[in-house]
Amino acid sequence: MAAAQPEAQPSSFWQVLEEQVLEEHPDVPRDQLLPWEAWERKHRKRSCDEATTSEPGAGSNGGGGSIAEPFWDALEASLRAEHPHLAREELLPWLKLPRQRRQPAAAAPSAAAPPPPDDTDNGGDSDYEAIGSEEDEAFVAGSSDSTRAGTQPRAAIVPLPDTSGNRWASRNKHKWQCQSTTTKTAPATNLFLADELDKLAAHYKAVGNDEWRYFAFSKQAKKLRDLTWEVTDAKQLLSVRSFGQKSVDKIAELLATGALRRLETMQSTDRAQALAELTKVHGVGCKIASDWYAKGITSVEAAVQSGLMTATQRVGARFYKDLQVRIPRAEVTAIVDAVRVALRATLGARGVPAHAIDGAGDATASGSYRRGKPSSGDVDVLLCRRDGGSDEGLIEQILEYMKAAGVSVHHLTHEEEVQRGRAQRSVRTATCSSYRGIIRLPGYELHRRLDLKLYPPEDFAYALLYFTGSDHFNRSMRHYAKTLGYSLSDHGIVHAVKMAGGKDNCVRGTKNLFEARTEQEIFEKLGLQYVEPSQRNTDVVPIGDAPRRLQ
DNA sequence: TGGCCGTACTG
DNA sequence: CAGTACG
DNA sequence: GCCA
Repeated sequence: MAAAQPEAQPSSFWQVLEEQVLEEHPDVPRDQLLPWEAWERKHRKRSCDEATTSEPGAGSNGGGGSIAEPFWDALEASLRAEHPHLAREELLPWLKLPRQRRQPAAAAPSAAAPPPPDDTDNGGDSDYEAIGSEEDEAFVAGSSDSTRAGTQPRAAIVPLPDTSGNRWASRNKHKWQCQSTTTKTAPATNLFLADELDKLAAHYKAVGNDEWRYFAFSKQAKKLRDLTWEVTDAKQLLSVRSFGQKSVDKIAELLATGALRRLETMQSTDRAQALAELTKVHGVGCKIASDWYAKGITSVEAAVQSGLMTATQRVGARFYKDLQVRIPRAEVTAIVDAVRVALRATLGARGVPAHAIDGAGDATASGSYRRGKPSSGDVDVLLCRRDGGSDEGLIEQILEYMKAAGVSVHHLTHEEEVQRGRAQRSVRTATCSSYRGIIRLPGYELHRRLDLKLYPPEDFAYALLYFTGSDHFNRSMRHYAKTLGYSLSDHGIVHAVKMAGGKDNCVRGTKNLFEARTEQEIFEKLGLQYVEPSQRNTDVVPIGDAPRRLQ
């Protein structure tokens, strides 16, 4: 890229990154490897390279023709069931792609795929179109009528692949804050204040040295966003938990002058700016960022060129721009559904008969999505196998399946090598696995963070509670449990004894004291009022006298 | 004044 | 182990 | 940073 420009650095960030990446993955099509090419075109000004190195790109990406078709069909059905009102193109953005797979396998690769007539963006951005050629007509015509007519999704539709995997979701839809389309809008003043406090928090987090200020400010910011009344006088906040005099003073300044002098000066230093940028890369925290800064590294570009990055960090760097963008709720739905469909297919491939697949496992949307947020920072899917079958390799298989169907997948955890070494030494990992990665569904512009967590059924309620969050809510609830002498985690409730001194001053039991079937039961056991997911942005509230013991 | 969540993965 | 990340 |  940037070939022609005389001013272009001989080795720009992206060039270096590109080299590293190409070297690391010689077998992956270029477009999949270099998503920023499209991103840059869209978000920066004119692209300097018009002559898209017309890629051969064709073929390569392993077959998958046979499984791709049912996958997308099922995904479409699943999405249609959840969004009956959406226009088809909106529901299935990948239909807009110039070419599709679903080739009858034998279909000739029909030579040089014509460069997508695509106007501007999204150009060669798909690893998907490379798979096949021709017959997107077949695809479109096959599963329904013409996309073109748009709007009318055609009467009969969807055999319905049954989304009951997501039991909770279906049952509680009406309770979701944003299923009612009307998103509660907080007073603008509060949002402004929250943003400023978040900046303060972000600063302390990036610079390090004071995680507790970070904790305090981010907690306050969250509370401000959730406040139902407008802050007109900073003193009002003195009566709100976790706001103290210092913060009230800051907020008073913000209300009066619209800015925080102290924040501005803190942010303006070179070091602060460098750390702020570096820590945006997944896998780079304040320590490593400080480390790099001490070595003279002040940008992601420099970090990449330094060769100091770990494998995970390199993946993070490749996509860190995409990952700054929040994910609209509808896209989260699509990704969760894709995972669910892949899970079902995987179970089927493992011998679970079709009629039993519903009960054999489920994929539940969690995180901010379950809390009803209109957009999310990432996608959290809680997986559970309930038929007693083995969990081993389930996550990997699901991802392989999606990959084969044309989804672009990049691992932050579970890199092949690491996987092996890991398998032998940890017993626990066999039954509880935690995956982090980056994926992009074909037709979507940006790559998104995907978190998968797999638990045995007996952990499900605790896991769901944990995975739904929010972070501050969890910490609050766990803190509260601790005051009762318990330790609450995503696996259960155990005894916790606080010892004097030292930092690791807490001794935990190992036996789960209470097998909860639902979240409600957990709240109840702890003497807490049940809180709907959409309300889990603030602290927990004990009701009456807290129980002394679990029975 | 000292505590501020509990866990999983990486290297 | 420290570091980073997850909610 | 806030709080017990």
